[in-house]
Amino acid sequence: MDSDASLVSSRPSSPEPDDLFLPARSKGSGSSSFTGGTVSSSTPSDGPPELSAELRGAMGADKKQMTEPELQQLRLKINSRERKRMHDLNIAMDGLREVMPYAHGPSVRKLSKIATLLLARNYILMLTSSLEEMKRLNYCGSCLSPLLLLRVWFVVFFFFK
DNA sequence: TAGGCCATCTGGTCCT
DNA sequence: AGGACCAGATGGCCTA
Repeated sequence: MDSDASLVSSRPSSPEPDDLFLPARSKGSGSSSFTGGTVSSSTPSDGPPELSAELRGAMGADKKQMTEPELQQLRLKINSRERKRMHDLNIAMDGLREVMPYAHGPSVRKLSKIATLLLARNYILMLTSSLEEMKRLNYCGSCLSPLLLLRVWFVVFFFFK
């Protein structure tokens, strides 16, 4: 199990893709399928599978035909990069969830990505308008907290309504 | 069981 | 040239 992935992923039961991918791909490229996890017959068209630009580039760079294992290795490398990118994105999303005004805790269901983004937007808008109102009315610092708290609850209430 | 959410793979495109 | 980013496809898990 990839410890990094298990830290970030909300799906600990997700299959370890490379372990599954290797045997599946070795059967051939067009209509491969995983035994227990994600699948990859994802060519958008129905035509024969085509090489990605990166794969084609790699083949052209060496001015030789890449062997099947070499292509497989390259594919795994590209997949791994993409996985890491998505994991980083999820880490950032978790960071955003942490600063959002909603109930956190083990018994509370995690906000979905779309809900996190929408709530973040509302939160920012609310803070911005509060700040502007404060400037306009010359509020003192001690007045700020109760007002903000009220507005936060207001936004959260209507978001989850 | 349908629908929502998610992880992963993949090919295409853009950027450095 | 290689990596980052993006979107489509696919299948698994979970909940109402």
